[in-house]
Amino acid sequence: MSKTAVWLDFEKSLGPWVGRTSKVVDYYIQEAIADRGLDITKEQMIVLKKLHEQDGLNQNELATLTYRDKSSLARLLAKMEKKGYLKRHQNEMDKRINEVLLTDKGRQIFQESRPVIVEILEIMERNLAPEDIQQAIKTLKQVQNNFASLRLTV
Amino acid sequence: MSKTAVWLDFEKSLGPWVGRTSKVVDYYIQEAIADRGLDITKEQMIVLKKLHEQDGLNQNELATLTYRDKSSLARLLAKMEKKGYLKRHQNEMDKRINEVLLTDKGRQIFQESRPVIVEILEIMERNLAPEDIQQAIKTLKQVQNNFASLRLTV
DNA sequence: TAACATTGGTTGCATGTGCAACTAAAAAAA
DNA sequence: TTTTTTTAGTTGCACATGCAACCAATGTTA
Repeated sequence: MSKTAVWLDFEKSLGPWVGRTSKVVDYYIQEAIADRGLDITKEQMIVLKKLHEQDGLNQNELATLTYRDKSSLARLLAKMEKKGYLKRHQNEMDKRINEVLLTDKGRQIFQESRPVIVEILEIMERNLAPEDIQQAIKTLKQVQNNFASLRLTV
Repeated sequence: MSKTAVWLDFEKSLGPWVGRTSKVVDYYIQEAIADRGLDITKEQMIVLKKLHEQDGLNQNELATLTYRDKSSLARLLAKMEKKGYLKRHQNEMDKRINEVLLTDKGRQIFQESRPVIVEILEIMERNLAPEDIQQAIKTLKQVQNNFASLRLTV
């Protein structure tokens, strides 16, 4: 019963572990991308993934789906458009809206980078039982729900 | 047995959940800091925490302890020094080294911001059994080890 | 229809991040 | 002791992020 651990044992809390693990994973994704000489980032991949699921989403929808601020997303799109991975097309009916459309080049880079994600996910789950993985996911979901509930009650 | 899930069910992988949870937590930390009008960031808090554990660490040591690139850490310190939270003092014996020292103001802001961390950690662990938390930490540690092992074997 | 409010997107500003190239100083080798 | 290598820290460059203010277009209300 150490005196210092009375009020809070930081390292036995979930907080620091989630953040660090996320950082480690990000680091290896970045490294794997660099190794293959792909001109893309993790964030851009996420956008491409959403567009593959549903092409023509507008910027607000994409921002929501990727959990990003709309300004952040806008800048991400600007870079991706510059590289020719997508096009922004103003909607005729509502001129405020930009429909975001994949290009062939965008589809191609996505196919090329998908193996990186598969590889990273595989490495993450090495030496872990499927039950442990599902259990951890369940716990992480609960953490997210805890914060979401705050929003509702306050 | 859906055809699309044959090769990989993304949402049942640990990857996306770790990243999202980390993001949600970061968001609420930032919000709690803003609510209290504290002039600090999560990253700066981490540095202050390490200095409280051991004052006078040099920049390389701090970078390692906080899992940051030395350039990133240097810039973090520059901002913190500007705000008067710490001082960088060149070592007399080895003039390459900067010892980083807490100031009174640094100690004070740390005391003021500590409740934020405690609060966030508490919210995270709501509705979760202690065993689930420890189990999740164990799983996250294993994930980190998986990547660390890569380093050694390659 | 005019006035006001909402919505989609952009921009300025500040934060944080890693890599690579570089400087200064110390350590090791020749 | 000179030369070479290593080490601590800084700087340029590019990326990503959120907030707040702002613009333009659309909707709503008076």
